[in-house]
Amino acid sequence: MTLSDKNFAFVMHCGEMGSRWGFNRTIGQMCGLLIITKEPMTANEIADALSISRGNVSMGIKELQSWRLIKVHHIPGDRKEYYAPAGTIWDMANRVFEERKKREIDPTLSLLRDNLLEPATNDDEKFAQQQMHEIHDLLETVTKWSSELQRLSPEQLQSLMKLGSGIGKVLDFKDKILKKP
Amino acid sequence: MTLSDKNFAFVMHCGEMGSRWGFNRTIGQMCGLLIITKEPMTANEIADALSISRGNVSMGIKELQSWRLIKVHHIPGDRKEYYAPAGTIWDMANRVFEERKKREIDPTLSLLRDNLLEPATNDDEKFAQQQMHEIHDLLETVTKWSSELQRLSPEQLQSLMKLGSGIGKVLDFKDKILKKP
DNA sequence: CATAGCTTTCATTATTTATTGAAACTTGAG
DNA sequence: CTCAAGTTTCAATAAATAATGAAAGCTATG
Repeated sequence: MTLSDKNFAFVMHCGEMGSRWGFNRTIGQMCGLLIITKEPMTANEIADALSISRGNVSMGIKELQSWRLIKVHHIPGDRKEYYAPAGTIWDMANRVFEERKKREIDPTLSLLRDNLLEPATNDDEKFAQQQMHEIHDLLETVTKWSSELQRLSPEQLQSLMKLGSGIGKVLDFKDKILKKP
Repeated sequence: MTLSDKNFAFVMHCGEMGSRWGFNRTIGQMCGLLIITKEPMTANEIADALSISRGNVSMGIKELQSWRLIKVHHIPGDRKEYYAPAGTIWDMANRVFEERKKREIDPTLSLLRDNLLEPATNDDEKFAQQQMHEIHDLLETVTKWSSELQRLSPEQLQSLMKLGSGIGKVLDFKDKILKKP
């Protein structure tokens, strides 16, 4: 099966963006390819479509699974594994978001926590700790906020985002609202 | 000037995280170093503190300036340039966020827009376009939302984030609120 | 307008990251 | 148990990215 020009362009774009989204070129391409392909694909089909080695596909699959972005399908009487996206676009975006938080924020939060437990021993350390404290608080707020957002239903989340400029107005009323039982 | 062990550990951590945050090791270190150092630093001081070449520092400064994360200070009677963070921790986080949106989302949004203008010419393209449409809508919602958030004052934003689980309750009331004049 | 003091550039080199493909491994069917 | 169809691993290699440092470029001052 060979991709149309437009679809090929999309897949290549995903490749170019791959490293910015947190993986590498090949894995970006694989992800894009699986998203725009209706039927689940075998590893060999992926390798052919992208002109990359079978081994590389195997690595990529492992990585995409670690991000929980793809799932395996089986066809009765066929020993091959077929791969497909592990959910809706929305699900996938959430997974990427979550996974990146884990890689980009959590380790720093943990380092900062440890650092702030020990008392500063001189002025340089005192100033540094103030700064680290600010970073810590910021990251913690973001973390808490993002886990609140995850807790909302997709509908609530959509509704919140669609609020747009209404958000300011809503905020003005929050105190009143939160006092009600 | 030499860093204490704790401060050094923080700077090295910033280096390790650098590439996950969107730059590279050295630039991560430079950023961390400038944040925890009270006084603005010269390029040579930075090179010494991190044991890297003067040329590398120059590159890093250029890059950090393109992210608008640092600014230049001058001391009367001194021809050297002194560098310091270009704002509060909060400001810097915002800048990184904005810049990353520009690099990670905007190009894809643009590609998708172009692609969706042309009609699909067969079933594969039709399916692909449905998927791209979903991605497009998701990215557009996120983009609009993030620009709304940027429009809020830091205080409002803090207050929104601190809402935490209250957000669900507030959402339930939004329809009532938005009807009021 | 010459130069000292500083910054930037960029070709070269070093380091890191990704890819290949052959060999090893796994597994279901006969 | 054996084989064939498939998958994974990993040492070797290729490609991409980052760092160095010498040379070129600026610019404030005498």
